[in-house]
Amino acid sequence: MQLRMTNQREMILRELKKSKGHLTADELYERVKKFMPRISLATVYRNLEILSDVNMIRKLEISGRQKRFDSELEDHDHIYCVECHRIENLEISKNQVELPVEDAHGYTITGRRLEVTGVCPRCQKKIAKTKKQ
Amino acid sequence: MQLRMTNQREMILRELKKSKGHLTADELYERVKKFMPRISLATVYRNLEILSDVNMIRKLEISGRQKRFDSELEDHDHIYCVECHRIENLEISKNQVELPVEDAHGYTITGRRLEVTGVCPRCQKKIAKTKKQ
DNA sequence: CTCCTTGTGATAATTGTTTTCAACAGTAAG
DNA sequence: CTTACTGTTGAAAACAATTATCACAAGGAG
Ligand SMILES: [Mn+2]
Ligand SMILES: [Mn+2]
Ligand SMILES: [Zn+2]
Ligand SMILES: [Zn+2]
Repeated sequence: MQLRMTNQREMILRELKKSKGHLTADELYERVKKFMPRISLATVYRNLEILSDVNMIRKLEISGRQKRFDSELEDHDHIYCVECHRIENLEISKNQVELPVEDAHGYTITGRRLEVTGVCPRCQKKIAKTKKQ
Repeated sequence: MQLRMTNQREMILRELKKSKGHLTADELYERVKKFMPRISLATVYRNLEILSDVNMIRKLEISGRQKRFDSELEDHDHIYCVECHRIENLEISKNQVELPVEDAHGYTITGRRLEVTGVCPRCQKKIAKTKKQ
C-alpha cells in the first residue's frame, strides 16, 4: 500500500505548492494542463484525494462550497470572505480555542474545524461605494 | 419586503420544528409530502433558503456534506460523527473560543463556524467489534 | 375589474464529484 | 523473455445536490 509518485501526481503536487494558495480541483486542472495537455479532470480529483489521504496536502472543505486544497501542512485555520469567497490563512493560537478534549456526548474527538467568515478589505470598499450612490 | 406565510412555507417550518433535529432538504421533503403530496423538492429548497435568510431557521453547512437545517435559533455549535455523520448540538461557552473580533487581514468579521468531529459512542462500539474479529 | 407581485410545481440545466472501464505501465516471478 | 499482478490513466458516463426556467395560479393595490 505504498504510494508511487507518478508524473501526474508529482505535477499536481508541484503546481499546488507553487501556487501557495487554496485552489479548487479545476483551478489546478487548468494549471497542470499547461504542462500536461492530455491530463483529465478526473485524474486531478483522484490524485488530490489520494494526496490528502496520505497527508501530503490538506483538503479544505469550506461549508457549502467547492473543495479547496492546501499544500501547507502546518495546523492553521482559515478566514473567508462571504462576498467574494476569497480564502486566507488565519493564525489562531491554540489557547484561543479550547475544546472539550473528549466526552462531548460520549464522542471521541478527532478534530475540529474553525471557519471565520468576514468581509475582506476589497469588498468593504466595494460595498461602501455602492451605498454612496 | 415582508414575508408571506404560505401554506407550504408554514408546513415546512412546522415539520422542521417538530423533528427537533438537523434535517436535509430531502428528508424534510419526504416528511412534508405526507401532508402535501403535490409539493416539489424545489419548493422545499426555495423555502428553506428564504426562511434562513430571514433568520426563522438556521442553515448548517457541515463541511463537504449536504446542507442541514435547524429550527433552534440559539447560538450553538455542532459535533458530528466522522463515521455515521450523525450531528448533535454542542454547547461551547463563548470564552472557550475567543477570536480576533476584527482586523484579521483587515477583514470585518461577521461570524464563525466551529465544527467538532469525532466518533460517536455507537460507532466506537461498532469499531471495537470489528477489530476483535 | 386590471395590473403587478409573489409563489407554485414540473422540468431542465448546471455544478462538482465519483465511478466505470479499457488500455497501459511498473514490478516481481518463474 | 513470458507471465501474472497491480496500480494508474484518460475518456466518458453516472451521480447527487442545487439552481434556473417557465407557465400558471393566487393575492392584493388601485
Ligand atoms: Mn491555508
Ligand atoms: Mn443544532
Ligand atoms: Zn471579499
Ligand atoms: Zn457514529
